[in-house]
Amino acid sequence: MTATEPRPRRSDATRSAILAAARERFAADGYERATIRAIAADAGIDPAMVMRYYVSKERLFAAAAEFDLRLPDMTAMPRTEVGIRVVEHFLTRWEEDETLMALLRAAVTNQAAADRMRTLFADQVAPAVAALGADPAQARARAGLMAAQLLGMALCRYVLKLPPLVTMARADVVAWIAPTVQRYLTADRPS
Amino acid sequence: MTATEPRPRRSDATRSAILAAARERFAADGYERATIRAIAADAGIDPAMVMRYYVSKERLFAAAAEFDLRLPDMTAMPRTEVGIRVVEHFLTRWEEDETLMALLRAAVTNQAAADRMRTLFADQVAPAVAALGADPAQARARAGLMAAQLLGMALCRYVLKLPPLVTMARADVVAWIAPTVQRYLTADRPS
DNA sequence: GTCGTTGGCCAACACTTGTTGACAAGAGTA
DNA sequence: TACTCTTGTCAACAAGTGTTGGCCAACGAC
Repeated sequence: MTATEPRPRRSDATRSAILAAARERFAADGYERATIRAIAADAGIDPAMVMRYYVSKERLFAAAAEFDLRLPDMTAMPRTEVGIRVVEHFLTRWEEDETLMALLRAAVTNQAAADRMRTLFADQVAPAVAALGADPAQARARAGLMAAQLLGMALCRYVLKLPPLVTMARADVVAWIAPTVQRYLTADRPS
Repeated sequence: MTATEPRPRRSDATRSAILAAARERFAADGYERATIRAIAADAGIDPAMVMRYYVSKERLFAAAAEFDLRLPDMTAMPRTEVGIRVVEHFLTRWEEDETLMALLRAAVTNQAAADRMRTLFADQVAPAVAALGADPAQARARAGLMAAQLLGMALCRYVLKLPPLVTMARADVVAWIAPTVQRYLTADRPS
């Protein structure tokens, strides 16, 4: 039997308008500065509606921060290309979906958001790296190193907007970062 | 003639107690969640004193976020050791002084703090890297790449607390990260 | 039509925020 | 002593926050 699909409600449009506005605000302002009132205004409805549909700001964020990295299967590509492919994918995913930005901006000051980030790492990043077949104990470290490099780039380029990284062409970013990730994921020893 | 030293006031102890408490709170909570009242309570005085001595929350943060990275002279060390030395220095500086944590936590959601971060980069990091003598145009990019890697590590290890990076021994962190920084700073081409 | 259910808005609540002004105690000086 | 500047406290303001409950209109089944 198929899962019980709750039949579409008349308010679905409003619900998703709220969610979209919430993602936008959380991404632009972080958790505390993004107000329910501003989100409601963006969605063109009353603040009370946000509470009715999402109960609390906390749970609204939880709904808005749902995110799937959609990491490609790294075992199904030439082992020497893993670095490039992952960096390309990460940058694309970051730029096409503001959820990651919301998650990062919130995670820096909000416990629940930081938990989300750790969960995302544990559920999506770590397993994908582990599948590459390295010593399991080291695999987690490798995944962490990769996350540090990728999140650091995103932080400096998209959040802090450090001029040299904002200016840099995407191709150059990939050219510089990919070898690092490649090394973190596949090199036998640190150096 | 020497600079006009304002003679010590009786309230200097209070002033620096406020500043210390402010740094602590900004580091732990970020800009918006760190309240004047909490800072004053930590310093054991009345919130009004904070305003008297630092005028506004904005200017209190400006005072608390004053920071000198104290980057070593990279031209005065073996060129092959630049990576290790910079990473070691950065981690030490991060761990011994909570100002950097305050700066990062705040910069993610606060414009003025982000400006501070960019200024710190432009005034302290970029020149130090430029002194290494690479093509000036590329030097800025190299500095940016280094910042991305170092800040990314700090973000994941100290702010987001990703388990594998929290667990990892400091020596291992250095062993993995240093070659990356070394490459960003001294390699001719990306790979 | 009628009537219950749903979607929506409004006004208000309790609370926290940064910030201000009035005022009391203490030190230092005449 | 009296007088002034400093250091400090207290109470309050005005604005903004998440959140709540009541009320109205429109829809859909009967």
